[in-house]
Amino acid sequence: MNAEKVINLGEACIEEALKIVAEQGIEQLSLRDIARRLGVSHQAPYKHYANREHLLAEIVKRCFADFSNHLDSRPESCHPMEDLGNLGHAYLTYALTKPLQYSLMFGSSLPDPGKYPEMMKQARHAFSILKDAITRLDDKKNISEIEINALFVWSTMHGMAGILQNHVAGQLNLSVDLKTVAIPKALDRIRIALEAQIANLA
Amino acid sequence: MNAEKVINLGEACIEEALKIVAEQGIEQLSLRDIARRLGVSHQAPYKHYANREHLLAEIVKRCFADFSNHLDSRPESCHPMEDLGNLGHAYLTYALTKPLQYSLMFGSSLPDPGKYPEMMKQARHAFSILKDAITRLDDKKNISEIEINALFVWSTMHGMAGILQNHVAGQLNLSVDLKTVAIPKALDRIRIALEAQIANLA
DNA sequence: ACAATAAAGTTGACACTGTCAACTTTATTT
DNA sequence: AAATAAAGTTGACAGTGTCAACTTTATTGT
Repeated sequence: MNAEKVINLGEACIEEALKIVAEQGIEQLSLRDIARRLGVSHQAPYKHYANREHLLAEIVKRCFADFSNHLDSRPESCHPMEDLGNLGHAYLTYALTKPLQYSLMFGSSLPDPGKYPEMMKQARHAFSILKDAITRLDDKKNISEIEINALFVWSTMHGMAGILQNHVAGQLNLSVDLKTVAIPKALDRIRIALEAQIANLA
Repeated sequence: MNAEKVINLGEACIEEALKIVAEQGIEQLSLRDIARRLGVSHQAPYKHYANREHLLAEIVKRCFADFSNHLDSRPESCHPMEDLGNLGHAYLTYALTKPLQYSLMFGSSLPDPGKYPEMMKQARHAFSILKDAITRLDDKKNISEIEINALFVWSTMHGMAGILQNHVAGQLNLSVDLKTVAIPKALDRIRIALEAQIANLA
C-alpha cells in the first residue's frame, strides 16, 4: 500500500503511529509494525527515535502544540466570562474530535515528563492559555487565586473529557445525554462557582 | 523468596500483579513474570485467567469494590452538604493513598468495559454512592438534575485526582501547593456551585 | 473404594516485540 | 575526490502472549 519510497521517515513514522493508535489503540503500537507498514527495515525507525518512548514523547509534544492552537483559535470575545466559556467549549471539542491526541496527552500512558522537557514546555503553554483567560476575569486577583481557579476549571474539564471518552460513562445507565445536557450544565456550574467567588472578594 | 508452595494461585497472581504494578508500572506487568516470581510454570496463571486482560479486569473489579468500601467508611454526617464534602475528601484520599488502584480504575489502561460486566457492576455501585449523597442535598430534584450534578462533582474529583498523580502538575511551575491549598479551595467551589444551583430552583 | 472425569500445572513451540551490534548504502562535508 | 556522518539493512538475542499436548492432582459418581 505504501510502495513509493518514503521521503522523510521521521515524519512518516509519526503519521503512521497515529494511524495505528487510531486503529488498534496505543497498546498495539510497535516500532516494528510502523516499519513494516512503511516498507522499511525494522531498525530504520531507530535512526530517528532512540526508542519507543522517544517517539511517543515527540508525538505528545506535537499534540500539545496542536491543542494550544485549537484553544487559541476559539471565537474572540471581549467579555472575559464568555471567553472562558468559549475556552471550555474549545477544550471539550478537542477532546471529542481528537480523542487519540487527547488521551495521549492526558491519559496515563504519558511518557515520563521529567525526561522530556520539550514535551512539557508545550504542556505548560497550553495551561497558560487557561491561566490567561482566568486572569482576565479579575485582574486584581493574585497569582495563587488564579492558579487555584485554573486548576479547578482544568480539573473539571479534564474530568468531563475523561468521562466522555473513557467508555465508563456509557456503562453507568445514565438517563441524561452527556453531550447536549450534562456538559453544558456542568459548564454553567463552573461559571456560577467562579462568579460567586469573585463576588465574595469584592 | 516465595519458596513455599502457593496455596491459591489465582489469588496469589492478583497479589503479585499489584506488587509488580507498584514496582514497575502497568506496562511492565506480564503473566510470565508473575509465574516466575511465584515459582510456577509460565502457563499456570492461564488456568485461572484466560489472558492478561481477564486478570486485569478481575483486579479492577476488586479495586472498585475496595473503593466503594473506602467511600462508605467516611465519617457520618447528617448534614448533606457536609457529607458530600466528606465524600469528596474520601475520594481524594483514596486516589492519593492508593494511586495504583485508582489509576487502574480511572486510567486509560482500563480493560474494555463492554466485555467485563462484573467489573462495571462494581463501577456503577461506586458511582451510586455519589448519586445518593447528592440526592440527599435536595430530594425534590429529579433524576436528571441529580445525575448532572453527580457528573459535575465526579468530573472535578476525577480531574483533580488525575492532576494530583499524573506528574503533569508537578511540571507546571505552580506557586501554590496542591494538596493543602488548591484542593480544599476547589472543593469549596464545588459546594458554591451546588448551593447556588439549589437556591436558583427554590 | 475406585474408576472416570475435571481441574491444575508442566513443557515445548510459535510468532511477535524491543533492542544491541555489525554491516552496507547514501549523502555531506572538507 | 576522499573522508566522514547519516540513514538503512541484516542478523541475533531475550522477553512476551498464547496455542497445543502432555502429566499430575483433585473431585466426583456409583
